[in-house]
Amino acid sequence: MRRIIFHVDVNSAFLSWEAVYRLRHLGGTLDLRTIPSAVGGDQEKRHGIILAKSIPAKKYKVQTGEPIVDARAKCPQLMLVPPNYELYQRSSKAMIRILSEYADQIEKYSIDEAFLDMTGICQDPKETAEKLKEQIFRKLGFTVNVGISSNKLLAKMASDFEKPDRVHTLWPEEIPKKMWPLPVRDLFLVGGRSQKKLEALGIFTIGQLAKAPEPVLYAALKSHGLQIRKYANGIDESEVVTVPPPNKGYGNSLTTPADVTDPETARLYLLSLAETVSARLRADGAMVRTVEVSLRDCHLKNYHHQRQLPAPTDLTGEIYRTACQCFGELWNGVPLRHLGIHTSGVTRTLERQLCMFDPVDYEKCRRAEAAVDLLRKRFGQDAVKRACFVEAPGKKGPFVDHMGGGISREKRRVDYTKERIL
DNA sequence: TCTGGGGTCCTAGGACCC
DNA sequence: TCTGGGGTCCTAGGACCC
Repeated sequence: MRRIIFHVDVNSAFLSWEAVYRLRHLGGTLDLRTIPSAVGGDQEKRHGIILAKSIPAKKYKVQTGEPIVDARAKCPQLMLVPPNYELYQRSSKAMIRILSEYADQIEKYSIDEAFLDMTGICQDPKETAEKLKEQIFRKLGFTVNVGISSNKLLAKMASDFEKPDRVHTLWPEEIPKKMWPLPVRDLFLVGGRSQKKLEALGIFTIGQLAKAPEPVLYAALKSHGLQIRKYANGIDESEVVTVPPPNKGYGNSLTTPADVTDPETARLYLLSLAETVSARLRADGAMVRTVEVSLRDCHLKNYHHQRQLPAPTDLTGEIYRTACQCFGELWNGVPLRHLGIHTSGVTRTLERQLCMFDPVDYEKCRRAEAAVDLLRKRFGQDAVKRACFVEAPGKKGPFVDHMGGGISREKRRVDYTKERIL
């Protein structure tokens, strides 16, 4: 039996959500979607890239991910608004709730995309998709595209056709007419690098890729070449996965407001990142065996270095110390603009093998960190801070947020009645 | 005061083992 | 004195996604 898969994609998600919020909750009259506008990071914090743009801004060739200065050069009247990730999470959840009325099998693919397996529960897919799309607009105020096909790949390709507020089908028999004429870059998993390699082979359209000899693609792109050739032929057997697979790694990173030139400040940032990463590990009941430090220097060159632990851990201290070792072996002294800690080699057995090299009483540390986690859960993230992060009068900077990385948290007001020093 | 932050998967070379 | 052939693990780097 032919499956029926929907892919639902919010049009200019972050920007649409901002637009709706301003109209419905702030009483604004200007609809950001109707003018050249974008959601962008804070340039002063060196987060100055475009996160989402309106359709009018797109006409000026403003691109997601590009520096705000470049976008402004193309479109001087571009209206910029700062991101509000909590709003996006709420908007996303509200949409998923509506989607749940249409299907049991829902895969939340990202904050603004979802797959629905409609097989056997929908007589007229186009009509159902129209109804779903209208319901989202009526209740939530933003538009979506819905792609319909018999597998996830084709449904996703279909939702990318003409925007906004449209339903498209891309059934297998429609592939030659609707998909093959498109530039090869439009195919899922064909990025800039693959595009270049393919064009060097004389492959410019998805149709040409579909018919290219496999050995030629393998020679140029290895297994990835065979994968995208399958996609070009509309082949994808993957299921709609309702339960998200467990993380294979946990990482956090941040761009610093100013270049870091001394190891003490760098280590303060590493400690704040170790706090964030290890808190996430403990919250998920995960332990890791590999710790990696990544750096981006002021010339935008990236480096990383990793190290194995003798036993899996979820302790802030162990992750921090390992990160410091990596950092010491990696950093060449060039000023840094970005630091990250990434962990992998995840195990989810909560029992830890006692290790003869354990530098500290593991169980004692565990209990201390569990207590801190509990306090932070109950009284807020800032209820407990290490002394080195506390901004005391007369203390010299730089002041580093004690939980580093993640999507930018609202800068909280410091409430000293709740502060505790660890 | 130009370029975020969170992920996944693949490849290749070297070390090491039998 | 021509130096196999599997296998796994570790590390660095690359590519792609939202």
